[in-house]
Amino acid sequence: MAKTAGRRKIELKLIENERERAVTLSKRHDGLFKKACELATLCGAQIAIILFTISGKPLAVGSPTVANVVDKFLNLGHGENNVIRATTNSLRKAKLRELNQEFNEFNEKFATERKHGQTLEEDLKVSLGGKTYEDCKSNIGTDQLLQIKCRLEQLKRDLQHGCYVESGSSSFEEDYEMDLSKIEGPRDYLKL
Amino acid sequence: MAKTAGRRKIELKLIENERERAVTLSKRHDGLFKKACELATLCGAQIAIILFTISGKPLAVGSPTVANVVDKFLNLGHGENNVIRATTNSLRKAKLRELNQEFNEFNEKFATERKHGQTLEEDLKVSLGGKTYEDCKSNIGTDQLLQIKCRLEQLKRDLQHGCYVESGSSSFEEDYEMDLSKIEGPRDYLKL
DNA sequence: GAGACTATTATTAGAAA
DNA sequence: TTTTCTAATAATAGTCT
Repeated sequence: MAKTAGRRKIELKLIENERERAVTLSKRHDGLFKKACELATLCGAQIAIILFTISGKPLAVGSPTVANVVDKFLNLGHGENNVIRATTNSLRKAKLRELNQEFNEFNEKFATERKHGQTLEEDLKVSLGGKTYEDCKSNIGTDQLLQIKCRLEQLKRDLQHGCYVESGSSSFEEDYEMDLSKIEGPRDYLKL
Repeated sequence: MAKTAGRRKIELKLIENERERAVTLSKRHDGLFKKACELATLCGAQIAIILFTISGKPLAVGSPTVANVVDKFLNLGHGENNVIRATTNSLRKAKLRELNQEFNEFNEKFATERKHGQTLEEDLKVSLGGKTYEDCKSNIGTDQLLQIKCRLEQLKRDLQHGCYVESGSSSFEEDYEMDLSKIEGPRDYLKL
């Protein structure tokens, strides 16, 4: 065995040679994670490192756990201290899309039903001491709709104000517009 | 100025002295983040570090961004490659709790209303060609309830199967039990 | 809190196993 | 992929400002 080379200074740019790059990754990955653990121990800090190799392989370490730290991180940004701003776009967007769709479908069905009921009511002319039969039946539905409307509006505001979503370009507006306009207040004869 | 001391080896345990701990944190924080950036550059890796000091101050760095890497990380765990499993417990739990509460309230109201309606119906004995008035009114509500039930059950399954939640100890069961039992199928006379 | 100093320890590039 | 070796380089504990 010849004398080994010892360390050289290296340029700070992507290592082109795949083999060499993999070795460097392996070594530095170990070093980095070790340093992180030391830091956590010495300073009582909570820390998480998430790393994706160039080939997409995930490596992560966390103290106490990755999930714990990430979770804590994601709950930031509600107050003023927006040092950082977190996102979990995909999942939330999906959930929001669902909520939105469900809401719109519900609302549409409800409108149809209400119209239908109204027609029936006129045909029947059923009346109970000043209240129509509708009063007794539609009340809960309308109530509920309005409540959902409020919640969705709140959610929308939160999302727009960047509590959760970062990814600039308020594409939220376009992609997930809620049909809030479809909700009408109670009709007169329902007098909520 | 006297000769300076130079580096000593230190024990790997929490540094008790606050001042000293803060200095160590500052220095090592710099070093760690620098190493992370180097690794990202040299190896073409994506990396995020999230750090909370013992006093709760958040420090983070990410390449290309923290949000980007965290987001990618959170979308893991859907398939087989559960090298890691991500969580964003709090927010999802909160959302779930809301959903659950809303659902239960709605369900309870609905049950009450239905009972009320049934009483009224009996009193009025209104009938339209085999269908009761109830048929026309409660249908949408029941339909909707069952749909919501399915969605909640699905959501519950997803959460239990660890797509989103890690934090062992299926505490989910205890904390966020949904009152699915409260939902009854349609009554006979509603014949859905 | 952040810098400067510097002796010392830790990491690691390169080559090879 | 990981590990060994060695010499060169980088990080940093302790101290002072």
